[in-house]
Amino acid sequence: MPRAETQNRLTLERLRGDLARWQPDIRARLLEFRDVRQRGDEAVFKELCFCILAANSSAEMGMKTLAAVDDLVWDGGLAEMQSRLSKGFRYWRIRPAYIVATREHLKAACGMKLRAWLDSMPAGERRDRLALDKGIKGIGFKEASHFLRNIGFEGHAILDKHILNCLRELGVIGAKLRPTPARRYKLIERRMRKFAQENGLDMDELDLVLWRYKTGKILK
DNA sequence: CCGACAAGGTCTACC
DNA sequence: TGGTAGACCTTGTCG
Repeated sequence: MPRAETQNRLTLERLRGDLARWQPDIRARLLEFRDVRQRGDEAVFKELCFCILAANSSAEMGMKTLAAVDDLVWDGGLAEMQSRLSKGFRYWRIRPAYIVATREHLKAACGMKLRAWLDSMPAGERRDRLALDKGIKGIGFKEASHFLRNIGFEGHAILDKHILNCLRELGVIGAKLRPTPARRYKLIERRMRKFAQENGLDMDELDLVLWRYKTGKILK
């Protein structure tokens, strides 16, 4: 998987080309994300659960794991979730506990009226509030951004390993800069946003292009 | 191919 | 108060 840097190094030029070529797909995907909210609070909560499960795993694993407990996250029991995940799933003990704790916290906080609750927050504070909320377990800055993007709130950077590597290749950040603690996450995010703005790119489209490199074998 | 071990995002505990 | 080590766990990488 280590690629030949000389041939496949990510450049701005290449990025522009790929973004232009894939823009229809990318925009369609972003529109799909917005649809999640129209499906209701339960759909939104499941998206949050997906992010709890995907942290430090992968989107693929997050989906697979959620599928196994999909009928339980909204009002099912912890023991049942753990039991199902105990064979073959990563973090089978702690992540279901996060889901249940978060669910109870959100019941108290907003009666699970998640959409209204999110809508009531100032757009500029929404991500940070979720990330810093101690009652929302398993969700830090990266997954808070991921969650919001997945339900159609745009403009946040989802700084995972792959995106960070792309940003390093592009020279947006140095090789050693890492997104923890929170202040460094926000620093990197500002750099990415600045990079996008200076080059006329949309943050969310940029994120999806970089993501597609990972899954779509363009950089090989 | 195998075994060792690091990676990865977040939490809690502790300095 | 802020920073960091260790835990969570399996997967991916490396020797």
